[in-house]
Amino acid sequence: MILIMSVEPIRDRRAERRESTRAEILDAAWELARAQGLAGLSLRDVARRIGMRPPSLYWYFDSKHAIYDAMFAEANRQLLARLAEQDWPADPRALLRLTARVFVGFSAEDVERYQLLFQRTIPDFEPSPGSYALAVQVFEQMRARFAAAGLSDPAQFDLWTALVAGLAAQQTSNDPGGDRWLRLVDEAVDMYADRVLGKPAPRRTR
Amino acid sequence: MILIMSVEPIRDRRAERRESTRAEILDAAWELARAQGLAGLSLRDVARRIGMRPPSLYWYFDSKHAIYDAMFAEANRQLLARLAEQDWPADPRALLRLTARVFVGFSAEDVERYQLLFQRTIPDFEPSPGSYALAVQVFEQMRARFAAAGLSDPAQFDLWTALVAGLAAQQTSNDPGGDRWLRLVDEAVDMYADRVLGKPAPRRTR
DNA sequence: GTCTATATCCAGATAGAC
DNA sequence: GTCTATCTGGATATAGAC
Repeated sequence: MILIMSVEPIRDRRAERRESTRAEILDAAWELARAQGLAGLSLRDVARRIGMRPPSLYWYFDSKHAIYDAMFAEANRQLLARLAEQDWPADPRALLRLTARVFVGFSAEDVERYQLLFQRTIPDFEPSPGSYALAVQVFEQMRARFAAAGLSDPAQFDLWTALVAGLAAQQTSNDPGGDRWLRLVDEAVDMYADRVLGKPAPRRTR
Repeated sequence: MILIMSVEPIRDRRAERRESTRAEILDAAWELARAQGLAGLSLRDVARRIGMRPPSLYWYFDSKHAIYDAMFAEANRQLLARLAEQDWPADPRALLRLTARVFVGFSAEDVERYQLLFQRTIPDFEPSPGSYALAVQVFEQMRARFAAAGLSDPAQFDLWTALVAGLAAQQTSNDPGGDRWLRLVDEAVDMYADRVLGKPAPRRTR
């Protein structure tokens, strides 16, 4: 006699399919946001792009804001991944340089992602606690790394965020696709490092 | 016999009234933009606030974009006025300090005005040539003053705009109404000045 | 100048059949 | 899961009376 020990399959194919469709919806949303602006996103267009009717989206997301929220979370995860794949140096000045390059580069890569992450441009949208926690994670990670490098003064950190935010903002809004401010990242970092770390001793040739 | 020499009155009362109503509309638009965001502005609400019906606005402005355009022009004129009323010092470092204070202060005063001037947040809105010319005027005025102070390297100027833009952006979006980044303006200026002007000689007591 | 009435279109969201 | 049909409400803009 055969005993049916367990009816539960190992993989939940239904959940997998659902996740994959959710991902498809988000991809379509990103493409449309890039084409017509974040705020110009409409469920009609998202649905059409993936061959669905608008109401069907509601089986995957509770509302339009829920889609924005998922995009916000995704963008933060991408940034966390980008940070994780770096080989972080211990030297403070090198740390600053890499940090600035990563942030400004990440921002310049995708203007809409940058806007969603760092600017408050969508009326009435606020990230859910779960998504916001990811943003906090980015911030805290950076602050911890700074502290480990001896940079723990909050005002110094604020000055740093202003500098990096300014480079990113100018690059994305005044020269999208170009490198007019990207080119200035290293100089900006030196300027900042000279102030908060002190000027480096002139390099000796041995 | 009395000769009627001229029928034209000196003042054009009709045009004056029209101008004053236009100003009333713009004031209402600003108030609403501050209350519900620039992009959330609606003609319904503007009309209601001044006791009109929406279609009546079209006697004063051709379209909603025309209202945004007038707001954009007005904001630029306010900034030009602010710049004009300053007592500009010849000393480069003092010039930088005053410039940064004026720009960051002006931005922090009114977040929506700042967004309209410096960020591209309204879908499909582009200023008319006439309004844009005012923005160019601001930019050129600053550049000329910088050049007069011996700062004419374009890359240096770009670094400057990034620094000021970053302070304004962080202040308006992360601490609206506060002074967390406003407080850092002078230090940021010193940092920049030390780099592009060279460190000042230590002050001697006479 | 300001109104009423209306055109046109779009949005997000829900009910309920299949 | 996806659909059709529909609700509800919003928007900008125009026509034409007064």
